[in-house]
Amino acid sequence: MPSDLLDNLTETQLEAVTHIDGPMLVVAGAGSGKTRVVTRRIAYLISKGVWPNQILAMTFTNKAANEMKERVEQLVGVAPRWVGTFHSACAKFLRQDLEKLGDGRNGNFTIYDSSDQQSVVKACVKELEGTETSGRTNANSILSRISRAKCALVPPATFGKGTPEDDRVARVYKAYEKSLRQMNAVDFDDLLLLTVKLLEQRSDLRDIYHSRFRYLLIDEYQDTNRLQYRLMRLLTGPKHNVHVTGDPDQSIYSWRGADYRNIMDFAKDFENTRVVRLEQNYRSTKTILAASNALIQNNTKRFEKELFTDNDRGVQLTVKGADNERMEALHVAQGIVTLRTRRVPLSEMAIFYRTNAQSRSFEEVFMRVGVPYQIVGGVRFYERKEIKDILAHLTLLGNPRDVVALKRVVGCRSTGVGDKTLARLLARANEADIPVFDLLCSSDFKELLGGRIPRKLANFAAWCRDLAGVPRIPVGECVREVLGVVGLVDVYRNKSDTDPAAEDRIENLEAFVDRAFEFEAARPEATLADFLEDVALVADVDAWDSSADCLSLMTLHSSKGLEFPHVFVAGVEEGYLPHQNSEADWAVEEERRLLYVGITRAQKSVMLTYARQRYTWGRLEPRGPSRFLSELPPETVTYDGTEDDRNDSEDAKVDAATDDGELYYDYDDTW
DNA sequence: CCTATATAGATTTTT
DNA sequence: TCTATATAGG
Repeated sequence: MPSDLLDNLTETQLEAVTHIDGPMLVVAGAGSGKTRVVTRRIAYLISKGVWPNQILAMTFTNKAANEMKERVEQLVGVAPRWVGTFHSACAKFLRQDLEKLGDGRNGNFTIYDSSDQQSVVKACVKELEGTETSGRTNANSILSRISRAKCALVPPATFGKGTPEDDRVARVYKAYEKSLRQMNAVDFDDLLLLTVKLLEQRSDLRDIYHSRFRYLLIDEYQDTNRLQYRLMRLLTGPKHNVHVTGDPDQSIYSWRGADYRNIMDFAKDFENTRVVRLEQNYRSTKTILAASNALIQNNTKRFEKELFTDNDRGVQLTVKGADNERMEALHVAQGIVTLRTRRVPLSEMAIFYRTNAQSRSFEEVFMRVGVPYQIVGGVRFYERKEIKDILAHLTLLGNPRDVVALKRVVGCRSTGVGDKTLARLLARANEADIPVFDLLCSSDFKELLGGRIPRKLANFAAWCRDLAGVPRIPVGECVREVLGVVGLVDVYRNKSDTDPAAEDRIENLEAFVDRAFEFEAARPEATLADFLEDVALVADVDAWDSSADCLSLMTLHSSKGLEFPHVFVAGVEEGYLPHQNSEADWAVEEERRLLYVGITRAQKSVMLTYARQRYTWGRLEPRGPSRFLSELPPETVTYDGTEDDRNDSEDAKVDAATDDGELYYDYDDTW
């Protein structure tokens, strides 16, 4: 055993690390060394002779999973294979075993993201009601109800009927499910749901999984929903070797069905649960901790606990009001400059906000000033139109039944094929029970389809045959080849006069090809399907580089599990925190937890900013400081210049110059 | 029957 | 500011 495995641990941490068999609950406050405990425990198990692949650790985000993997590898030199998100673990299970469920789907399934789901829902509504859905919100609201039902394990058959709207959702839900089965597609919820179904139906599989995964670990247990809870129960073998960690005060996903009662009830679920509470904070200053403790105590529904720390007192939190979002960004920029004069690297600073849209004003300022930054999340790379287009082609190669992908393939450039033709194709494919793309590629396409075939359709079918002829392996070559066959780059080049983003789109496509080659280099034996899964479930994390010397920007949700010496939380104002859609009491408590999460990310300093006015959709709206600010004890906070923002002048001038890698900024006297 | 253009309408958080 | 839908042209 590596000798340092048990070094520098407190007694409680040691207890959690060296626990081997039976259920364990670790209630881990923010900054209490939870990751350290979990990773050391995995390493400890391995050092005690547990085979790394017998450990299944599930997290919510890829960031958390990757960090866990890396740190275990540092400790024992092996990266356990089964450390990943709930979704990626289930995707791997289903690639292997989905066919055994016998619902018509198999391991080549496509994973649909929300826009794909929308497209399916719209098609279902049209089919059922003969009319288009009105706008995006309609499909969206139906989808969110379907998702809620799935996460609560409610099948279409028992979906609550009553109001006409309920009945309607129930009908769409049913059609939606059927449609996904037909297309050999699953949505995010299905990844978990179908795994649950599979394990419920097949005791033989359950036994196999139990013997394969002798130790189960679940991170951020307070964020599990019923579906994830059910999955946990099914994966837990008879020995109850399940180890969960979490913090009820950091539960911020109730909108996704998370129920922190899961963590409250864990010890009741499993007899003989050992409970360890980690309440010493190693991350933050006394002041930061005092502020966050006071804040979270305003929540009524909560497990009483109070974190303490031996760290220094540190400096007060700074609160700064700005006249608008532009000024807010400039204030933050100034805070960054001040830190830079103390030689603090940019990698030690982060800006958090409630909504992704808020990143814009910061980007504009940092771009102008020349501060390198990276944004975590936001418009995901693979959700961009051009990327979805190229992905659709690749998807179709792997899953010829994927109608959503075919629609994109048809629609992304002039093919001469439209809705009517597509409907005809689909009808025929269903009739003949052939995957629609196979029908198109078939050498006797004309005979199969029958009737008059427009020249354009014949051309398209011939083109499909070319596409299908592209070798699938190796992945990088395949992606480059497909891009060439599709000619998307030329499409955008021709569109450059109408689409101002055309150049970016071409760059993105090139970046996508690069990514495919990188993937191939990292996993030479991987298939196209593996690559697509990676893109659907894990691609974005790789974009965030914790070691890069640049500033990080992300939502408060994304910040969970991370830490930074210096944290800025922007938009601490009514309307954002709490968000205007979360004014209900219970919702406000979650918003408070969100700010709590943000503040407790910080090691040394925190700056909270808000705007008094803000442009929303081009309209100037009055805003005001968040109610949460008044909950911070006065002695922990300095109100910096909130009264005296002389004129907020659009002419605050910021210049940047580089010298020796250091940035210097000059401001005029408005500062 | 398909394609390009204009116009309204939309943003919470994530796998 | 950006995207999806309505509409008219080809």
